[in-house]
Amino acid sequence: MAAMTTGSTSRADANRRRILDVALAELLRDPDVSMDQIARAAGVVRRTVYGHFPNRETLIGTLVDDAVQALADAHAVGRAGVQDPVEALARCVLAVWPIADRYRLLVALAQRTVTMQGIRERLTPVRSSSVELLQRGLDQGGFRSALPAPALAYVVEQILFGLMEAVNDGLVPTDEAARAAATTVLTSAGVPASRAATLVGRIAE
Amino acid sequence: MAAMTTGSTSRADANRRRILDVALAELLRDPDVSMDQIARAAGVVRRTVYGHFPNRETLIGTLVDDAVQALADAHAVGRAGVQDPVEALARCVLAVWPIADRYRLLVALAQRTVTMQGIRERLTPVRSSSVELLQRGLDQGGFRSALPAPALAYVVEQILFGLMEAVNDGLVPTDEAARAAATTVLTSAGVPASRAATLVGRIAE
DNA sequence: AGTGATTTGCACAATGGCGTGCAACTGCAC
DNA sequence: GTGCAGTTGCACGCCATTGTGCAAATCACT
Repeated sequence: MAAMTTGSTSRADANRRRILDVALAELLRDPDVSMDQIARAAGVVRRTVYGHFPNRETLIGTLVDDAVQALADAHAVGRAGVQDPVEALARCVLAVWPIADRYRLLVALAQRTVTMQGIRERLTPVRSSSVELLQRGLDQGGFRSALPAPALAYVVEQILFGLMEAVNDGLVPTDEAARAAATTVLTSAGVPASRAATLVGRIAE
Repeated sequence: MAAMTTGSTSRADANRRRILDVALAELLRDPDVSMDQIARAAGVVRRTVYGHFPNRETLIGTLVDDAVQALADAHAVGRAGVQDPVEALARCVLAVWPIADRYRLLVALAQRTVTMQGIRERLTPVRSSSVELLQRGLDQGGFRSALPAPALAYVVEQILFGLMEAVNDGLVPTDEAARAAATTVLTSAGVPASRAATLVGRIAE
């Protein structure tokens, strides 16, 4: 157990990765899962988890960091080189969807409090670029809403979360989810339903 | 402390009510607040809380029951005697908004798990009447969406939650929130932004 | 088979929350 | 002021969870 922190061996790496994966899934179900439950679910003993992560906070922190990173990347890729805000938003949603779906635990954790409020802070860069996108669209008439851009950004965020739940509950087929999400988000931002549908259909090859 | 369960005295009633109010607020901030924190916030000792509610579960259960009741009532009132699905949905949102905002803790709790999954069940009556409303609107063309009615209901729900957060964070003025919520929900359901705005403006006196 | 990294299986102290019991206290009403 | 509902303050016992220590077992690789 000496060089457990080194993590260069295949076994250790595999375990570390599995722990992270399982922890993600378990925390998704219940933000309060015990370290023991996580360990067992990963086919490992509690003590081993502590061999890879000094404490619960670090474990979750790693998860959150990974998630935010992936999310920010996808978001950036979606907007890259697209000037029309409407199309940019559509592309963003399509790009972000798979990652957001995977790291859905962010919601559950963000919805909680105090110590976890840091998550909201970490997400602000993503959110603020969303706001900028929406603002531009509202200014030049591509979007239309009763809400100011920042509030609209909240709504967009929540819509995605709502659709994740819907997918979870089998109300929307997985393979259509991303397109449906993009279309719904555009619609919520005041893009006529028919235009939203054709635009998204054209973008999603 | 003998007849503490009777609760006919003014003092006991006042305390019970204050405990419920404070518990709502505290649970809103953190679904995991301790009974002690709730008690202190209510200006009372922990032991006294147990005088009114046998255990934490009962306390929360009371809160949830009250919330669901109020929500269902408001929802029913909103739809009462309105045949046009679009207008009915708008009225529903306007009617439900204040109650939903007050009992926002439902979100946090519902988002959590296992023991609390009962909440989603208790909410199904409300949700299913929403679904029926949306379905009717989709059928007769008032609504338009890439989603089936049940999924759209999830989205509507989440939009409301998102707006509550936005209000919380000062992004939307409280007095405009209800109208903005109604307009946004209609827009998300594919009602043209201009029509949604005028309709809601006409309904909200 | 040997070596070093990794995992396991205990045992441990510490924390913190829950629910309860009981005696003393407070306030209001009569 | 006597009485009684309600409250307080402290006492428990109980349980789950966290993070650590250490020796033995296990694994991968040579």
